[in-house]
Amino acid sequence: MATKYFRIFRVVSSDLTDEVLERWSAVSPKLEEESSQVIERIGRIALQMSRWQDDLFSRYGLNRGEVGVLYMLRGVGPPHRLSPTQLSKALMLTSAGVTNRLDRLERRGVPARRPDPDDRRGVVVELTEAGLQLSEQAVGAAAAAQGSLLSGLTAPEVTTLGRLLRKLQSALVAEATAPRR
Amino acid sequence: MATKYFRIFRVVSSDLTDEVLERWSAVSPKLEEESSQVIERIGRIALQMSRWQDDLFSRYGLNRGEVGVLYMLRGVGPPHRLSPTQLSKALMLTSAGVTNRLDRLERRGVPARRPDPDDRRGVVVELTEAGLQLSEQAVGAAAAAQGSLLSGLTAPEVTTLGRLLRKLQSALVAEATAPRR
DNA sequence: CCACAGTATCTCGCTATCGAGATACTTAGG
DNA sequence: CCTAAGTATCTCGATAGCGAGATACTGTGG
Repeated sequence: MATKYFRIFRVVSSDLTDEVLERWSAVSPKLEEESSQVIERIGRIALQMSRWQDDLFSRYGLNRGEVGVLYMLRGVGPPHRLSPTQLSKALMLTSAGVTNRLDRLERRGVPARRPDPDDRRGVVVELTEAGLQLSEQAVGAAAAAQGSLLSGLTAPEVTTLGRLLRKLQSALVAEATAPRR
Repeated sequence: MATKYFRIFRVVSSDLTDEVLERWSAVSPKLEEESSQVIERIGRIALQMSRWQDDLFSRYGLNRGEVGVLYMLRGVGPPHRLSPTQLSKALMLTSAGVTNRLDRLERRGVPARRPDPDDRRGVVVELTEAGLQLSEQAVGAAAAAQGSLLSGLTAPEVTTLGRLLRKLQSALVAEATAPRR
């Protein structure tokens, strides 16, 4: 009960937030303030989306992380094989995280983890037929529902947003990579 | 060593990802595909940004969550007071999360948690003078550095991005709120 | 003025991730 | 071939968040 209260309001727009974000307008240079708002907002939107996704995927007995793995395996096309290292890069996850996700998925019998025939250190994760179907369902449901998530934007706006985000991401990569060792 | 390898590549752009994202182009309707890419990319960008922020804030002995609290307390202006409930709404966090963040901050002696004089169930979180200074430093450093994070975009692009994200967020709120009880 | 629904906060157990390091295998150089 | 550096994966301990529920107080309708 107390929890529901919090959950509801955690999701509902926080006037306070906007108020606080607005407040910087008075004291910061224009561009800097805009940058902060963009960064802050991306974080918030991602948080809401991730919760929305978890809600959606729980119907298939999965969570976002697990679907991420299935998404990649499905995406590379038949025979739907990837190594943990490739997954780690693609999902921006440490090796520990990948191991954990694979353990969870395997417990549900979805992808099979088998020794790599070409490298005895290695492992190959392969989607089974059943796994592929589950993956189709979950990813398909998400794709169908994602449109409505963005329904507040017009089609050209979605296109523009996609273009800007893509540009931002490549810049980010360079930025984030440079200072790292 | 093994870890560093993973860390580096976790951050570096995943060609694989783009490849997988691109691959949907062939099989999905245009708008749906774009929506998926937007959603996927927002998640990735948020992840990279949050790691970048944690790196930055660790210099002040803080993490992103803790700075979030300080940011809000600083933002409301003197006397820098908020209740845990207000923080929970503003930070999109459960009450458990707020309690935890406040515990951590208090261990560093930064904000003071005191009984609310007007409501004996309640608590008032107030930034001390020292806390305010710490907050200025951390938030200031972030603000200064954030500009460079977005330096891949031109000023008008940042403005457009901000506008679209804001619009997206308000739509998202409605979407996420409706199906929730 | 009393019972009871509502609200504010905290506690507890669980989960997903991280960083560090261990283990097993591969490969390049002498 | 042997050795040493490199790489692939897993294990372990720590952490930050969530959901559920406990506790304490408030406010309202009879």
